[in-house]
Amino acid sequence: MTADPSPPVRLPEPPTRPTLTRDYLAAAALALIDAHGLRKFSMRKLGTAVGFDPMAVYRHYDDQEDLFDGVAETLFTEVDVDTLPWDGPWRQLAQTYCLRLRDTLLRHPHAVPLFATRPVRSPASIDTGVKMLTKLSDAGIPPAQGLRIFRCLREFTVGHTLAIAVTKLGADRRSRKPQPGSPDYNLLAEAADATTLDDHFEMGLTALLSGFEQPAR
Amino acid sequence: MTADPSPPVRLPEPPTRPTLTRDYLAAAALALIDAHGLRKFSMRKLGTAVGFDPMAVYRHYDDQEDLFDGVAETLFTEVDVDTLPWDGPWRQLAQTYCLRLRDTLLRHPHAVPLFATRPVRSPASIDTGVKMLTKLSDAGIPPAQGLRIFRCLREFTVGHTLAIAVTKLGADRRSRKPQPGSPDYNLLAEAADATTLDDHFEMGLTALLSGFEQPAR
DNA sequence: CTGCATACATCTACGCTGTAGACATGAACT
DNA sequence: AGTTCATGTCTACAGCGTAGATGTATGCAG
Repeated sequence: MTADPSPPVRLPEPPTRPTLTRDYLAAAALALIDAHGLRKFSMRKLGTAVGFDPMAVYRHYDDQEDLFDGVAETLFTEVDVDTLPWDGPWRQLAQTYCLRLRDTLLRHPHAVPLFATRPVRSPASIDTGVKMLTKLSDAGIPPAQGLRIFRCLREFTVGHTLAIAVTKLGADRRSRKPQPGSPDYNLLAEAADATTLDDHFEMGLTALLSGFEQPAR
Repeated sequence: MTADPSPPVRLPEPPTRPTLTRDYLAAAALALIDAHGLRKFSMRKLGTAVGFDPMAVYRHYDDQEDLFDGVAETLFTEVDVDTLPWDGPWRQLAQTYCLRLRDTLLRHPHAVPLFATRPVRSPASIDTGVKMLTKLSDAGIPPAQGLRIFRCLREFTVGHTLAIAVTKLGADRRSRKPQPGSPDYNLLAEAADATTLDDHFEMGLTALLSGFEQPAR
């Protein structure tokens, strides 16, 4: 019985399994977090979800912290800072950046606590910072002051987005607002009925930006 | 296997020996989180640390979320809003509140992510909101607008505090800043050397407060 | 005083987690 | 051809959150 010289039989679905990547794993982790929430995420579920061994992730990320850093980078990439209005006035650039960051994060509400609790120090993020400071520098704002402005804007934006995300996600667990006429219907409840959760964001952004141009008082 | 030497944790004195309280458990949980970090905290360790059965906590809190809500309330109580300058001008009241909140939270850096990710809806917190809106109302600011201002201030303060806390806690894990003269010493690094981590906070607060008094533009 | 309900503490059990380390496999390079 | 290395697999371990059954003391009804 000699070996048949004919070419190998072509199987219906050759198990051509591409190799895992850090980027792909981070994107898949983000998808899992979006779908089931941060608390239900686990390293093993990620490995299984991408069709590999539960422990396969550890070949590409040291530990969960490391992976989450990667997820935060993925989120920052999604902001797509390259398409911001870099040629316009710096105030509009800064405002557009904040709005873009907010919109991007709110598309992934379950991941906002993750993003908010790790300072992204990826090359892309650093590069954005440098470009932003250069822009402000051209407008006559020294780098140190520009960095302070940038930090204020980012902290307000992230703080706002975090508040929105956790409020919306925990809405069922929380007690509903008191109805008009009930003894608990106080000034706060009245005001809450007259606002949406987020209609103060652009107001705050504008206040910050114009406040920076005032002489300190 | 790095057995941490675990410096002695000073726990608050129990109210009475025999029985456990929600408040005492929340305070003890906060002490444990302060001492060893949020990631190392567990329900069982809390029960053991207060000298009871590992599972004893579940007699007083439904689950970990419930307990963490209690810890957030404990933190808010520590802000001690009753001693704020309620009789002064509203801008100073608001500013003092934000500074007080920041200082309180920064005394518990490990617990800041916990606080930032759950909207405190305790009676004390609601009462503070009502009093604040009443104050603004007396100054001619309608409740809805007052709530928007209040939300901006709180989100900025919490966002700022969160950024400070996670930056300081993760400082060892992160790469050090590039030295002057190195090819990586860009505008951002230069600006970072010319600022502290938090010297923009009062600036941002002032910008927000004065920005609110400007006509929108 | 007895009897009992109730609140609290304890104990056991289950499935899951993060992580460490040994093992397998296949490609790439010497 | 042999070796190294990257990648995927597998097993093991201590610990986790939570559910539920079981003790135990305390205060009230009779």
